[in-house]
Formats: sequence, C-alpha cells, structure tokens
Amino acid sequence: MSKGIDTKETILKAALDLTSKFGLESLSIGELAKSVGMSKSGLFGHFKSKEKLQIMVMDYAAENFTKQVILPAIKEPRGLPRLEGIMKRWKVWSGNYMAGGCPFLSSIVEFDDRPGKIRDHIKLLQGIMINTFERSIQISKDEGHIKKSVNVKQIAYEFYSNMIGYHIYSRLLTDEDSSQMFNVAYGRMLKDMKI
Amino acid sequence: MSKGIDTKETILKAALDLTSKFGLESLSIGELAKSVGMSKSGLFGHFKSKEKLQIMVMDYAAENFTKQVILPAIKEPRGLPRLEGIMKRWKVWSGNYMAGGCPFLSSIVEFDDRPGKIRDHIKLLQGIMINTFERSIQISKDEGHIKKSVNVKQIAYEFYSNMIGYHIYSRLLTDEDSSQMFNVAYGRMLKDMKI
DNA sequence: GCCAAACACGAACGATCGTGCTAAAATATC
DNA sequence: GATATTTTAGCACGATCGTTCGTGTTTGGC
Repeated sequence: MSKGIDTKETILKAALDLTSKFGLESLSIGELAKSVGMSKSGLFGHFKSKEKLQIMVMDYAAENFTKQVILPAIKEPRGLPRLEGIMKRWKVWSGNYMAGGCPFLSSIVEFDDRPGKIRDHIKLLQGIMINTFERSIQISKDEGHIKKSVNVKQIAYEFYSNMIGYHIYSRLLTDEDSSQMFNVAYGRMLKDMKI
Repeated sequence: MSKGIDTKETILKAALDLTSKFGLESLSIGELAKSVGMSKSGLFGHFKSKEKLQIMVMDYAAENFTKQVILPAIKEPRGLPRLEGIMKRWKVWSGNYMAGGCPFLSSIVEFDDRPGKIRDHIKLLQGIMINTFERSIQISKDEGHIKKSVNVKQIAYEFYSNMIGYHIYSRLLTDEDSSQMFNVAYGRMLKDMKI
C-alpha cells in the first residue's frame, strides 16, 4: 500500500520537471511515462484522467514552494526579516531550482483564458500564495517595521510584478543585468516603506 | 495574385486570436482551418510548415502592436508625452484588444525554455519592442523631462514588470483593483523620475 | 503461505496532429 | 476568351494523443 504513493511521487516529480520546461498543457502522458520508464497505461492508472494529473502536478508544485520558500522563512523573526526571507528564497526558487523556470507562471499564462477546473485550481493556489505573502507584509506593519501608511495589497502587487519581470528578463531575454535590476527595484520598494 | 495574401491575412488574424487564447503551441492547423472555414491542406499551402506559421503569427502580432501602440504615440510630442502615450496604449492593447490577453506574454513563457527558431524570433521581437521603449525613455531624458540620474534600462524594466504584473492580476486573478494598483505603481515611478 | 487488493503491462480504440501528394477550381495575365 | 498560375480540396500517411480493457504480476494483511 506504500509502493503506490512512492511511484506517484516519482511521477509527479518528473511531471513537474516537464511542466516547468514545456508547460502544463504540453505535458503528455506518453512522454511522461517514457521519462520515468513505465508504461503509459500503468502510469495513467495512478491518475484517472489527464486533468487530475495536471491538478496534482500543480499541488505538488505548491507543496514544493511551501517547503522551499515559506517554511524556512517562517523560522525567521516575525515582520520584515521574514518578509525578506520569503523574497530571497522566492527569487532563488523561481530562478534556479526548477529545470525550466517557475511552473506556476507558465501555467497561469496558459490557462488564464481557459475556464475550467484547472484554471480554477491555479487561481486558488496562486490566491493562497499571494495571501500568505500579503499576511507577512501585514505582520511587518503590525510589528512596526514598515510605515503604517503602506497599502499591503499594493506592495504585494509590486513585489509580485518585480518577481515576474525578473523572471522573464532573465529567462527569455537572458539579460545579464536582470538580477541587478530586480535588486534595485526591490531595494527602492523596501526603502520607501521602511520606517 | 492578390487573393492569396488576402486569405493569408484572414488566416493570420484568426490565428492570432486563437494564439492569444490558447498559446502559440496549442495553435493547431486543423482547428485554425475550421475557424476560417477552409480545408486543412488548403490552409497549410500558405505556410510551408507549422513553424513558419507560428513565426508569421508572431510577426503579425508585432505589426499589430506597432500599429495600435507605437505609431499613434509617435504623433505625440517627443519626450514624456510620447512615453506616456505608449504606456497608455500598451495597457489598453494588452488588456482589451486581444481576445485572450497579450499574445506575446503567453508565447514568451511557453518558449523561454525551448531553444529553436521560434524562441529566437520571439526574443528578437521582444528585444526590438523593449528597445523602442528604452529609446523613448532616453528621449525624455534628452528633452529634459526626466532626471539625468535615471537609469534608462532600469526604468524600462520596471515599467515592463508593472505591465506584466497588471496583466496577470487582471487576467488570472481577475482582481478588480488591478488597474488601480497598476496606476499607483506607475504614478510613483513617474513622480520619482520627473524633474 | 493464502487471499485479496493494488499495481503494471500490452494492445487497441477513435481522434487529432503535421505534412505530403494529386487533381479540380478559381484567379490573373495576355 | 484562352492560357498559365495560383489557390483550394480530398485523401492518405505515420505518429501521437488520452483513454479503456483484460490480463498478468507484485504487494500487504492475516
């Protein structure tokens, strides 16, 4: 009864890898089966449809993000240190950890115009993520680390935009200054809201 | 000898529509043929391969962007007015004009990890676009509308990031504050660099 | 070690993919 | 209006898609 979830984990790991490279829609069951060395139908049995596989891949990615970014950051002191911890690890995660860039970004862009369960699920996960992010900004405010005048949602939006801009500049445009530009923008945002 | 390019235009228009909805890779020749009411092979004859079709779609999108965003803005006075004209139209273009959001963003994210002609072409087009954008910032500087201390490339990066963040917030998350947050971020950037 | 459940496989399905052929229909040139 | 060229359709191809089915093989609980 444990063999199943082991191989499932293996499959999801490979699937996430392919997804980060080629997107969630291009993820094909045949190709995935080949990459983990098992039969198409054998793999298919673990997920009862492609749609469920795709959703599980997204959940797996979210779990991964939580483990790599959120949990380590929570160990840091409340407020600004924790917020900065999230940002730091987030940047590393989206840039280096995945084989082909942030799996969420590609999925978001792929499915933002296709109503359905997958879109809903991505929206849900992304909403949770942004919410977590906003909460850590709010805590920084409560702790008196940043100005009372800052709009939490606005700051989250701007941090998020900067992260995505960095991702695209570094991934597609392979601009060597992208990391530097990210830091400059990020630094100014921090400076503006710090007390 | 003119019927050909007419239908080609019709096909590309439909193709761009599908691309903006489903991405460049999901664009299938059979589906595209169905949507314009002609046979698969008849349509295929206009482009000698799918890859060439995809590249032409991107060129068509770029041409569209130039017509809708760049050319009208060029009629405005040099410097800041022109820069603001680009931003204003860009936002409208990416948000409302296309059936399914910016066709570039989806293509960028889809192909940023797939080396090949398509990736190269997208990179080229996006590079030209950002370059045009940077030049208009530089002109604003030369005209004395913005501070001499501003880093042109940095500003372009931040404007770009804001645009993409807005796009995702409004498209996937369907956040009703997204336009407002875009404006706040944009306004602060303008204010910081204005003389 | 037995039995039941879980797991994996190979084959096959209908559908669709991109891409060639060939021939008919439509169009442009004179 | 005849001719040459372009444009379109029909058909077929090998491949791959997601999915189903039946059959073994492996595994966990007793």
